[in-house]
Amino acid sequence: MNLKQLAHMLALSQTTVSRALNGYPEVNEETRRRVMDAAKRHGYRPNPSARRLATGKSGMIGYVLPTGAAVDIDPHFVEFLSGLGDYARSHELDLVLSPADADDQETTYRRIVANRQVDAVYISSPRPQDSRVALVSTLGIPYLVHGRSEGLDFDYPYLDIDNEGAFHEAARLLVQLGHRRLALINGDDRETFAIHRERGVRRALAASGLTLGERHVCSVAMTEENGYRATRRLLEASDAPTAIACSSLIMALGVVRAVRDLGLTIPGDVSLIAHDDVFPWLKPENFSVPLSTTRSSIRLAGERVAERLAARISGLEEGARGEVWPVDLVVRGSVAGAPA
Amino acid sequence: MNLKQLAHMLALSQTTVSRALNGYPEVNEETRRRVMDAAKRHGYRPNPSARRLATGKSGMIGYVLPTGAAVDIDPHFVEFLSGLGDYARSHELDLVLSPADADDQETTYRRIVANRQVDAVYISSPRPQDSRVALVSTLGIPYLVHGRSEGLDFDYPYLDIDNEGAFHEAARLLVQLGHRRLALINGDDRETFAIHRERGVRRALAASGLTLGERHVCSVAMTEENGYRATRRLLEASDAPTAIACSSLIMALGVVRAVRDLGLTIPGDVSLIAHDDVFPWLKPENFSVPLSTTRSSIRLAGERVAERLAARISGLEEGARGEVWPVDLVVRGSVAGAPA
DNA sequence: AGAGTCTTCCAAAGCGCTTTGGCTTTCCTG
DNA sequence: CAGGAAAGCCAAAGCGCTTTGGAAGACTCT
Repeated sequence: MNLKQLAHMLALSQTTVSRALNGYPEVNEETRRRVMDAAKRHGYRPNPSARRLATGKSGMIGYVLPTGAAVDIDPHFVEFLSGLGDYARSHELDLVLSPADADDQETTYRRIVANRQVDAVYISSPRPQDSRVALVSTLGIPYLVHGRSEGLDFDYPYLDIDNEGAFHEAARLLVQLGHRRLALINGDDRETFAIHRERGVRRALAASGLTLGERHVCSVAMTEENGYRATRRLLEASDAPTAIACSSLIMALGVVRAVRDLGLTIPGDVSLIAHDDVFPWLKPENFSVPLSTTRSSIRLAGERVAERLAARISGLEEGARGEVWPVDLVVRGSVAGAPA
Repeated sequence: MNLKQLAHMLALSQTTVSRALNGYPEVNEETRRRVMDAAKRHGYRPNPSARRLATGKSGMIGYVLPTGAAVDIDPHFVEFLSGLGDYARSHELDLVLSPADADDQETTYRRIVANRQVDAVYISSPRPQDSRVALVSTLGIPYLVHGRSEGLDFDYPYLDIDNEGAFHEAARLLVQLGHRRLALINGDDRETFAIHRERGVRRALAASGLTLGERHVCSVAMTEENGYRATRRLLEASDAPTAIACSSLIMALGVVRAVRDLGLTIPGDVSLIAHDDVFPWLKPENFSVPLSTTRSSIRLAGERVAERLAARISGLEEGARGEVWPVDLVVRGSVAGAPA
């Protein structure tokens, strides 16, 4: 059932039917009702390919997925996706993932916008002076950055959490508990979130005249194994920290294992706070010692990103609005006063 | 730069240019070279919307993503996606995720094939008599099932791992080590993979005249917390098992924690084998006691699914070919002889 | 009553590609 | 050299929608 047939059976022109369906004003309300009705009754659905060719709108939002044998997709992605999908579903939006060589995403971005394959894109895991956001902004397609870049000479729309504030609060608490030597087990420090977190820790320490030792901050891919290794290295050194801030729950698993392997305890010998993106399958309160966390639901972020993208597509949102969500500091058993 | 312009500047018809580009035979090789050359030089890329409208082919593969506030996307998905994306990239395929109400995916399937939005779809986490595979097969779009259904009155193409064999081997090993009371901590037993695994365990036990006690098999969402709870329940009972087979590494985390909480040890008091889908961020060899696993890379499966879908799209693969991958049993420190 | 203004609808021109059907031209074959 | 086949190219008709530029009729106003 296509427009032509529908129009014919209503004894109307395609023009009128199309306009009736798309809510244009120049059609009699009575006629519109008739059209709407017939459309519903016959299950008419405009062919998206045709509509896209005519309008250039696709009803999809795009994401360039960095791939490659050596590239691991962040497990957080799936939670983010849950939220995004949840919103997208209720608005009949689809998400298209365009796999790209991790080292050459530009080609893919150019392709998907040149081809008008998607109405909007979002960018995740941005870095300072991220070339993708510069690119996309010149390409002139609605977009949203999940996270923040830095050092760009223009403003851009984003949704981020207050990573600096979160880790500032975490570190401040640890300092107040008497800790003098903190360590930070961070994610890839080429990404802005990691930079912000480190900044937060440093600021908190500085406020008490402390510093984050060169060897007390490490930046690694967020795996259990790396959490373990980093912790071993930290705790086996002569100036071992008495408290650790950690950028992910998965790494925290490794931290806990390392601490145990060394015959130490949490929080007796070392306090631990980790960032929790809120996974359904791994909860900080269920760690052997309930884990203190900085908590922010990445799933909700996904929903919000979808919502704002939809708003931008329909022109309801414009300009370079930045949105920063506060992060909860949830204190559980894994922190205590510094050991004597 | 569109076809018309290109044709005009080559002083050829659109027909010929189109044919030259798409490798049709009825065009002079010399002409084809000229066309190809000009196309490359001017960076001509056919507009996919137009092509799609004309051919009905979209160059995308689809996946219906069950969503909802209560629905959690499986974290395995992201690894599968890595593989799929890796292959898709090298073949210029995009992946479109169509979010759907988890309880009504049919509508969405119908929509994406009626709209010709995708050239093929894959179905994951199939259940016995899965209505989705019946639906998709009648809809007449190329598809592939990742996993297997059961009790369908027709054949279908799939890629699965030998879940039954894997858990059969795992259980057989445990039995050989003297264990008489095994337990299985399984995933959702409405899904075929879980059924197969249970079947494998039962078959191994039966071969030695043993059975899997009613209370020794549990079927839960695969979270750390559920692994923990199940293990506590199992081990605190009077007929506590001396060996546990577990359907996921994430649940195994909970198993390990529960065992430890109870003051027991692995493998002294209880042996443990878990299934490992191979995550980059959580490795069985790094468990406090290195974990024995049945191992199969879900990432490779993703690649293969993409490969076969591409083959089916281009007509290179046909019919209901099933493909079952063997699963490695990797023995590490978490298994030992049954306690006296 | 005539001019101007809405209102409501329509025919037809795209959007950029593929593909059908046909038209020349060249090349054999007997 | 006539007749037929094959090669190489083209014009034009879709694919199914949106949108432009009217046009016809109804209504208001002077």
